Amino acid sequence: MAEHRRRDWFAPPDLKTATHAQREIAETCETTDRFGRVGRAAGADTSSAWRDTRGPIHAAIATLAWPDAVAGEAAAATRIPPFPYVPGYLGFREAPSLLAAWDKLPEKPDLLFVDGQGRSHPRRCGIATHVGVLLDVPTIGVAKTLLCGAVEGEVGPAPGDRAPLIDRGETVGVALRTRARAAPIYISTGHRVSLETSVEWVLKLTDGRRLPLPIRLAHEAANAQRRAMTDQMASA
DNA sequence: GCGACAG
DNA sequence: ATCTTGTCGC
Repeated sequence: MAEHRRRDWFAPPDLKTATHAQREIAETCETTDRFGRVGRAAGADTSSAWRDTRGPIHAAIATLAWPDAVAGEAAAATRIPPFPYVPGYLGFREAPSLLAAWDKLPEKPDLLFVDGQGRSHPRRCGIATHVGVLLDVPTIGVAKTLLCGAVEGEVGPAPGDRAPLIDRGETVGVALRTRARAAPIYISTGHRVSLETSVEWVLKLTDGRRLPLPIRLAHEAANAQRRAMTDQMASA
């Protein structure tokens, strides 16, 4: 159903129409569980040149067989973003690259971990929600820092400890301790996965590290893509 | 008006 | 978002 609107939501010409598109996407987003058995999870992340705000964006989606927890296929793609980085509009920068990588995957994941916010966004449309709705795929937002809102209370010191993330009176995410003595990460619903289920899945795939495995795999794959592209440039 | 601001 | 070496602690 997102198909005919995909064009409108993909790359708006300016931030004003982008803002309008985000409100529509946020309305379409589902915050309750709607997915089947997960035989394959995946992580999505991007990489770009240091301090280069308008250069190409290299994206990767790395899959992970589940419950085997063995790394599977990964796909990568590179695209030029429509506009420079502006906080709150990350989705429009990274979605083209991420969707291109998604299309290259021979077998699609059942659950996608996205590096960034989901509903914990000023207009409830972080990148995890954005790509989740565009693809109509279950997504979980995994952010390393906060974009909006505030943590209610303190996050305990033990892995699994958590505290709600509140923005304008609404619970939009969870601050989650995934590793002792490491800063918490911020989990939020992307699309078709409830907040509670999102936290469960993150903890399930976080083997003693701060970030869940799919995100780490995607990070590596995106970096590899960037290096491959820059090497290719040098030899031409 | 001012500050804050994912990746 | 990325760079780089060492250092500290489990």
